[in-house]
Formats: sequence, C-alpha cells, structure tokens
Amino acid sequence: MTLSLTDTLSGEREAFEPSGDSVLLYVCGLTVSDDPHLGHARLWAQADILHRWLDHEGYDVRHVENVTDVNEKITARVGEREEWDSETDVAGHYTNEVLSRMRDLNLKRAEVYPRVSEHVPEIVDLVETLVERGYAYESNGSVYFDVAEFPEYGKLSNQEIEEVEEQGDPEEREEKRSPADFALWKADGVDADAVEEHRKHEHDGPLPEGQTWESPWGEGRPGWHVECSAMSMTHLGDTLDIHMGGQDLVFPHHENEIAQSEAATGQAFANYWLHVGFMQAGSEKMSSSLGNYFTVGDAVREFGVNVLRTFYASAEYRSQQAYTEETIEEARRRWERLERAYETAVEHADSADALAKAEDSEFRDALAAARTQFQSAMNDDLNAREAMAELLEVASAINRHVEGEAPYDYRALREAIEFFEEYGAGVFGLQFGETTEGEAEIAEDLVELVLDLREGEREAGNYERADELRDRLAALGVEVEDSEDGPTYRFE
RNA sequence: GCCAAGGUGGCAGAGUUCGGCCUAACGCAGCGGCCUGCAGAGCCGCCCAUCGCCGGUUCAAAUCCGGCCCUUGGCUCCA
Repeated sequence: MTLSLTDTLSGEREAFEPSGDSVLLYVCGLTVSDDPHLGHARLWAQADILHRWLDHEGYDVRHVENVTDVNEKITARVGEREEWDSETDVAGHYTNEVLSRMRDLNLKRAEVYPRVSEHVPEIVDLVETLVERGYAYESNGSVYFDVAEFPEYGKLSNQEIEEVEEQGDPEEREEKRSPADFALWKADGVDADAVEEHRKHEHDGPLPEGQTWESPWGEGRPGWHVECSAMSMTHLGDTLDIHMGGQDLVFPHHENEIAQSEAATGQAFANYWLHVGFMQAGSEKMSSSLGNYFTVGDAVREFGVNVLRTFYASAEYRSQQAYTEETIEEARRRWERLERAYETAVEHADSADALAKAEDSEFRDALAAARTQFQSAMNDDLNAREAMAELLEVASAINRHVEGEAPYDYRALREAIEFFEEYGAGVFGLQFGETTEGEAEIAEDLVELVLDLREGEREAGNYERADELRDRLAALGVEVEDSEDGPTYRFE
C-alpha cells in the first residue's frame, strides 16, 4: 500500500515515488505584510499533515518554506507605526508574527525559511542564466521572461498563451514583447501605484522608494515569481519532489516558476504539484483583500490549537472548506470526543480492573480495522477526513468497551492509546493529555476544594446550592460532571 | 470570454482514480431510550439523500459516456 497524490500537472492521482533518499518538499509560503488568517493556516496545516505522514511512512523529509519579504504591500505599510521606518521593520514584524503562529499550531519545523532579501545574488544568477540562454530579455532596466521561447508555457494551468491577459501594470506593456511575458527583474524601486493601492493608513510624506539591489541591469529588485525558483533551487536543488501551495497560485505564479526553472536547468522543476483548496468564508474565498478573514492569532486564542487542527483534518486538502460557526463547533465537538475517549482509555488502562488476560474481541477487531483504514485513507491522496473518521471510530470503540463490565482488556486499551498517539498526535498534530505544571496544579486543587463543598451540599439535599456552585465553576471555565464515583471536571 | 475545481441528507463532508461490499462513512444539529436528584458525558436506537438536470452504456452507476444548468476560484496582489 503506497501513497498516491493528485498532481495538478497531470491532473491525475499518481503513485508517489521520491527521486532520492529524501523527499524534497517546497511549500510556497507567504508575503509578510499582514497577520496570517485561517486560509493561510489551512495550507500550513495541510503541508504539516503531509510532512508528518511522510515521516510516519519512514521518509526523510526536507521541507523548505519561503518568506517573501520584498513586496509593495510591505512598502505600503512603512510609516504606519512609529517604529516602522523601513521595509525591514515591517517585514521583520510580520515574519515574527507568522513564525509564532506556526509554532502555536504545533507545526513541524521546516529545514529552513528562506527570505527573498537574503537570496538576491542567487536570483540575479538565475536571471542572468535565463538571459544567456535566450529565454529572457532586458528592456529599459527590467528583465522579462520571453514566454514565446518556452513552448510548454501553460502546461500546469492549461492556459493558452493567446488567452493570457495583460499581466502587471500598464506601464510594463511598452517594455514587453508579449502580454504574457512576466518580470524577472524590475528596474528601480517600488511601483508607486501599487504601493498607493495597498496603503491602508493616512500619510503625508513621500512614498518610500522601496528596496533595491545592484544588478547587471542597474538598480532594481526581483520579480515575484523568480524568488521561489531561486530559493528552492538554492536549498533543494533543480528538481523538487513535491511543490505545494494554495490553489490561487496555479496561475500565474506556479506556471511562471515552471517556465523559469525548466528553461534555466532543462530539468523538471517539480515531480508532484499539490494545491490546497480555499477556505471559504460564507460563499466567498477568505482573503486579506476581501477583509472577510479571521486571523490565526484570534482563532488560536478563541478555539485552541486542537480544535483548529481537528477542523483542518475534517476536509480533504484539495477541496474548498467552509469556515462558519457551525463547522468550527463541529470540530470542537469532535475534538472533545477524541480527547475524552483518550482520557477514558488512559484511566481505565491504569486501573485495577485492566487485566492482561481480559480480552474483548470486538474491541480488538475494531482497532485492527481502524488501523488498516487509517493507513489506506492517508495513502489515498491524504484523505484526512476519512482518516479522522477512524480516530473517531476508535473513540467509539473505547467508550463501548468501557461501558461494559470489568475487567477491561488492558492490551487493547494500550493499543487504543497508542493509536491516538501515533495517528492523532503524530499525524494530525493533536495534543492529548497535555499537562501543565505550577498554576494549573493550584487551580486543580482549588476546583477539588469547591467540589468537596458541593458534595456536602448534595449529601444534605441542598441541590440548589450545589447547582449554583456548579454554575459558578462553569462560568470560570470549569465543566463539572457527576458520575457514580463522584464528580469529575475538566478545564475548557 | 478562456481555464480549473465542484454540485451527495437540516449543516458539514467522505465515497467517483479501479462500476457491484453505497439499503451512501465519520461528525454536528434534531428525536426516543438506558444511565442520572437534575444536567452533562457515554451507550443503544431513530429521523433526514430518487447522490444538480436530461439522455446513454451495463446484469449492475453517486461512480463510465454525451449534452445542459448552477456554484466557487484563476486569468490583477493573493495560501
């Protein structure tokens, strides 16, 4: 049973075979000009699930994810805050933000997060190679890729060159041989119109001039598409195994990357192209420019990492996913079900009633079936929703087993716990049984104290008083549940 | 206009690659029961789907073929 992935280039599901000892994974990261939102985090989460699954299947993963820190949107925000004197300040702020939020989401670290600003020499080299090989031409201090020289242009997105509308700003039209040609190197600093368009704040000073670097064509800066080619080649070589990104990048970004890279090296740029579908907010795409987004920071604070990760694992990476109160609520309920079942399994496995020779064959069969199906779901183009369903099947199996009479099947409970740890934690990045020290312990002691008092009230038949205590704990975020063995509680 | 991905129950979302295990998964919401002082969690059961429309192939189609309608996205910065 091997992994198959849907490759955008061929449009088909194909058996995955890495080109060498390691899997070379490049994820098209983002421009650090704003707080990341749930749509960006969806790509991160899906890339993380892929990374973790490859790890699980025994591959060595070399994961590189770029940070675009040169862009008009960044320039547009210079001066927005007192401490933002330059693009470097703005980009630095949002780079920190992005990396912090990635950490919040419990993502596997990439091998490197290359910045455009530190790869200008490699970019210039690549552009020079393209000019030398006749695939690019200089015009008025800028350099453009000559699409007519690359007959395969359009193979990723199935675009016909003639159908491609004008790219870039109108002033470029004069400099280009064909409307479909795209900039590899832009003369001078920023495009003033673009900066103006992206400015969100009042300003009276002159527009910043933008960042520029020396090049054989004079002062200038890299075009957008060429960065990814140069950075992926620098860190992972000419041919990637997997190139992953948002669906909106198929054209023109990834199409252009293929053209540049393959024209320069004569090698295939990536063997598998994976595109993650959009996060839908209502009926439209969640996007910074539409303003209909929920930031990752807010979401982590409001729902927590585990709910978010359950949410992302509840839809396939290629399809669109709806973000609504209801879908988040569903994810919250799913996560709680998993977490409770995990705790139930741990508690029962570590009880006097869990015996080595007890055997619940139905429970064991359910576990074996879940394992097989989880594996095949993930191998089948990373079908996370199906795989998640198997995790929930194990939760049901645990609950059913425990619902029955003691003794409990120790070996099966242990197997169930390992299932959660291997697949839930290992593959989906969920965090079961998180324990915190210090203050959390005091909080637990305090809750237990209140519960003792409440038990006294209950024994005395003062249910009104007992319910009031439970409500007040609930208001503090402590959920109390009564059972035969006395009250239990959990922090929300 | 061109290109791409989709249209499955109240919601969400698998299944379409390789037609039969689909009398359509998992879950949320709703209903009933067990448990329970109450509630919650859990368990058991139930409700809701002629799988966008029309036609075709086949012993058999959500799955294959043809046509049509609709939605979202890309073609401008975009994960």
